[in-house]
Amino acid sequence: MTLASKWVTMGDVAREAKVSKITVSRVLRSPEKVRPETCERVQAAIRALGYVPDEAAGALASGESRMVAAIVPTLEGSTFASTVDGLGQYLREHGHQLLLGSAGYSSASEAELVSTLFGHRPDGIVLSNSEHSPDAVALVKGTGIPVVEIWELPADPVDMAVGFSNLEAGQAMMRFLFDIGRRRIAYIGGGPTANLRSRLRFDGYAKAYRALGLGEPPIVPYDRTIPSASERGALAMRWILKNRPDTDAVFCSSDAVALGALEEARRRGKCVPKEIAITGLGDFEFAGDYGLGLTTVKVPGRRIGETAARMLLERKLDGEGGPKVIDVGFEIVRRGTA
Amino acid sequence: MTLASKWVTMGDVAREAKVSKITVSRVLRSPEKVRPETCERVQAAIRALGYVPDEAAGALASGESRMVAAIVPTLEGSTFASTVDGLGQYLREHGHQLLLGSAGYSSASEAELVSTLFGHRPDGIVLSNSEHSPDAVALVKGTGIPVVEIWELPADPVDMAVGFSNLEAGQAMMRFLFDIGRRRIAYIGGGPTANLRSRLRFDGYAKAYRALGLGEPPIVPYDRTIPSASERGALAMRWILKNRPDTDAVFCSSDAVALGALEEARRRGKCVPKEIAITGLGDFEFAGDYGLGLTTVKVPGRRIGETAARMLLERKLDGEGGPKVIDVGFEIVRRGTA
DNA sequence: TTGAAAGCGATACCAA
DNA sequence: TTGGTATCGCTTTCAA
Repeated sequence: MTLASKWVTMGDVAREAKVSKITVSRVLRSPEKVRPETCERVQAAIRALGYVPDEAAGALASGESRMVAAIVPTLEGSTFASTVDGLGQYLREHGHQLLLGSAGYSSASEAELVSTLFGHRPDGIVLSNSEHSPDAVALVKGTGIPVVEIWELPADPVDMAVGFSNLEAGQAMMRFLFDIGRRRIAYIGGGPTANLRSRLRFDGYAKAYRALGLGEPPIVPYDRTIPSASERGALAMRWILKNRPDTDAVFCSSDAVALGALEEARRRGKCVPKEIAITGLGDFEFAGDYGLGLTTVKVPGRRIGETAARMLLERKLDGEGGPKVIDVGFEIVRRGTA
Repeated sequence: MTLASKWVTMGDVAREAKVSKITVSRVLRSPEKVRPETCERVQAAIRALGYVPDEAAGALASGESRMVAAIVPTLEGSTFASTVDGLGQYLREHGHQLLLGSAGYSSASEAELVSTLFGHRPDGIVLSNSEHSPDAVALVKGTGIPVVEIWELPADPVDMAVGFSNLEAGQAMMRFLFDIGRRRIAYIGGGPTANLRSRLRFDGYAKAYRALGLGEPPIVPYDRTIPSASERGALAMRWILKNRPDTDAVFCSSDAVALGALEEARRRGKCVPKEIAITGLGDFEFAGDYGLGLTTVKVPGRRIGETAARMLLERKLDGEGGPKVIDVGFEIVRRGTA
């Protein structure tokens, strides 16, 4: 109450413009229903008073919060940064706001976050983790809020999804390395305990590995408790150089991991790609020709965010419109490291 | 209204627990005022019904939105990612949510964003740009919402601030390069047209350059319209190698820029740091010993976010408590590139 | 310790 | 084209 007095309300604007509150509301939401002159008078009053509508009140009355909630594991490591940027920008351009929660990689705290965010009755929710606790799924389904899962195409989506097949991406990169003549190919990036996306990439790699008649893929120790991705990559590369010195290619689960692996290989005097090829996934900003020149799986991160936002808002309008699952695909970009 | 029916309300819980709405409210906000048995009965009802309080209604009634709005230029490029992560985490742990807006580097759209965000009546606002349009400042001051400016210590803060002196950081790195024996030192990273932080780093560099009796610092062309920081760094390095071949050290405005410069130097056969030293700013994840091994100005990005959140929430409680400006400092970390 | 009633600031519905 | 009134779900204030 103490603060409220500082804010101009719709009633103040109405008085100033000598109309009723509802007319002010119409000027804001459906100006075509108001006579132009009235409209202008109201707008003048709005400007004069510096009126900013109270979204909470609007949400309560209309049942629409004009907010979309997004849950990402973390913003660090640049995997989701561009996706969140794209998401936020699209939403804003379409009159919505982004409520952001970072969850860490545990699905327990995702459930908690979902519940907290639901307090704001978002018009949609974006989930970056494809594994959800039963609680979270039940909660989401019970409310009927549109959901988009991103960065993977779940076999059994909660609702909608936009992303690509991490499994196929893993396979594709494995085949690429095979096709350029590599045979002793290792994968760096979290084994069975990693997050689903990373696991799927490994599964794809392993599947192709076997399909190509190379036998069983090697398992490279990978310490997920180390916070820095590049450090994890470097340590894994060190292990490879020591224990599998004849390895001629390394596929890393992300460009950040690949950076660490690449630098470690260089420090150890290895010639990349001649002696050992190194590839990543993501096509982060630093991977380009002017940066690392990294051969990688390019993923349209920003587009995933924009598309997720669009799907949510379209669903809100159309009711059920739009395809449920959108595959944005991926592309192997060959640069200097493989 | 259509959606509303799907949600359990406080009234539903009250009926289930055979108490009044207000008692349910008290169980949620001040349980100590409710008899333990009643409390448990209500909590059981809450669980049974899966009740999630409507924040919009609460905000409307109490005047507190329990949201903090943050405006950052962009999440890409890893400069602000850890700050936003820290901000969001701290807020969530203290019962608040993060409303995120990315603004791009123009201050016109910052004003617009501020106004939109204000619709949600945030309990606090975090501004990452230290230059604001008069409109934005007036709006912010008029509402009395606590503000924290981050990543720089403004001479004339709007309200509170947490960051470090970009000018001193620039000076410190220039002196460091001088102290290790370099004399032909260039700066890469946006001239007078860049954002304030970047400009201040340059100013610090230039100031120290002159103070050390080196004359006028060279101006390296830098194309800010190129979206990729590492590409900008690489192109600037290329220019230096061609036009100022005797340069023996380069200070880059961020680690992302430094990465591009470093890779370009390597591609051109330069030995780093023997022939040319390269340094950055930020101490991004990939800059560490297991990554680039970059000598850089380490800045506590995550801590800036956490501190900003803390200042805002403390102000909310204490009224005016806490210092207005917090200098988190910086530190030059010497690694392999200088 | 608990409850009844009165808002908070907007929108929806129905009239004029 | 415009306005009155009820209402959204919660908290505040005041009583019991």
